[in-house]
Amino acid sequence: MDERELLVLGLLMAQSQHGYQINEFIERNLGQVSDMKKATAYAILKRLNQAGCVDVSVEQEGNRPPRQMYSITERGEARFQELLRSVLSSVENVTPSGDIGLMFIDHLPASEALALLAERLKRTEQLLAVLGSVPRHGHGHGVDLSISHRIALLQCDRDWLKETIGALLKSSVSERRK
Amino acid sequence: MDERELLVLGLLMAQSQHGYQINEFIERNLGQVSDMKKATAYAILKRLNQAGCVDVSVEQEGNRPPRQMYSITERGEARFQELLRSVLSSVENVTPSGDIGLMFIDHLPASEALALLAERLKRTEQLLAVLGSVPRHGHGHGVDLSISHRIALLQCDRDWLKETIGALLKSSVSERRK
DNA sequence: TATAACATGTAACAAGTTACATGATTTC
DNA sequence: GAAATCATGTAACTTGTTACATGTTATA
Repeated sequence: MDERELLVLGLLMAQSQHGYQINEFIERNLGQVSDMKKATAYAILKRLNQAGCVDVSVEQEGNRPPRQMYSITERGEARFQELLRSVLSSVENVTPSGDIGLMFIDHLPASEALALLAERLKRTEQLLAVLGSVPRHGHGHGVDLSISHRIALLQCDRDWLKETIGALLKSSVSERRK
Repeated sequence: MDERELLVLGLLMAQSQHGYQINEFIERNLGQVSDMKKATAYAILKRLNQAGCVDVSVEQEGNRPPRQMYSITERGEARFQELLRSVLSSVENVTPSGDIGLMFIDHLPASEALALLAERLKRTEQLLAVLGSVPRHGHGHGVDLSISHRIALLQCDRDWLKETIGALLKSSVSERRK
């Protein structure tokens, strides 16, 4: 929740925008970073406005649907700083949600467990390929940092999967020898 | 969502239990793996029962509050297998939520950014210490696998943070020299 | 005798998603 | 003239959390 608010505020820190622009940017450029949906963004803008963190002004060109321009206020900037500090220094302390399955892997025959982990490995490598080809800005700031972190984690996943598959393979072979 | 359901079904695969036992086990032994709350577990049990995935039978000893014993049904076992396969083979494709902050780190003075990342590093190392001392079963199965994955990811985080702090330090020094 | 542990659950709320509704303008 | 894009939003639903309500039994 904090992250979505931070994201909206962060985009408004760069420049005043209307809702459509913000959603557009998230969908087009931040698909790898956030999966926030339109309705959520609009709701957050409303909430932020009620809290005095953003100002709204209506603009209209000709007969087009009116655009609500959102600008961050001083209070909003303070909120942005606060969220940013908190998010940057904190660490999530629960297992990534996909990992519950690992606990129960023994309920499957070894061969199938191996096949599923292999599938996961394949998908991880595909994602890595996608992220590797995402355009970077090269100065190691902004979105780049976020992407580089994500890549590092996925590489770790890949290596861990390879190792785990290897270990499982060994133990299933020695099992069969008994 | 699927994960929570999988967790409950998985615990019932081991043995029939009543709700209190399940919650107890999650709180006591799986605190590092899941943060599911009591009300959620009870709600999931209800849902699973309505879907025909678990059977309920009421037991009463003396005057104590009655216990609802939950047992997994055949349909429930099928559901368990289905969820397990899907969860094991899939990969989340969005950045971990804490990472949005990285995108905006340039909005802070370099010195503060460094301090916040250092704090994050410290907390990561603390968590690693905790996880390292969690009791293991040693056979590389069950919860162990989940914990070992989590440890691998945290180690990756730690290394990435160290590297990133180093890089930021360098660039902030060269910045000052200009 | 107080309080911790046992045992179950509900009600109110918060956050987010899906799907829908509306209407103008541009492009094919 | 149909479809895509621009632009905004709401209503219903799902999931999950917090906080509360209830009552028993063992323990300090």
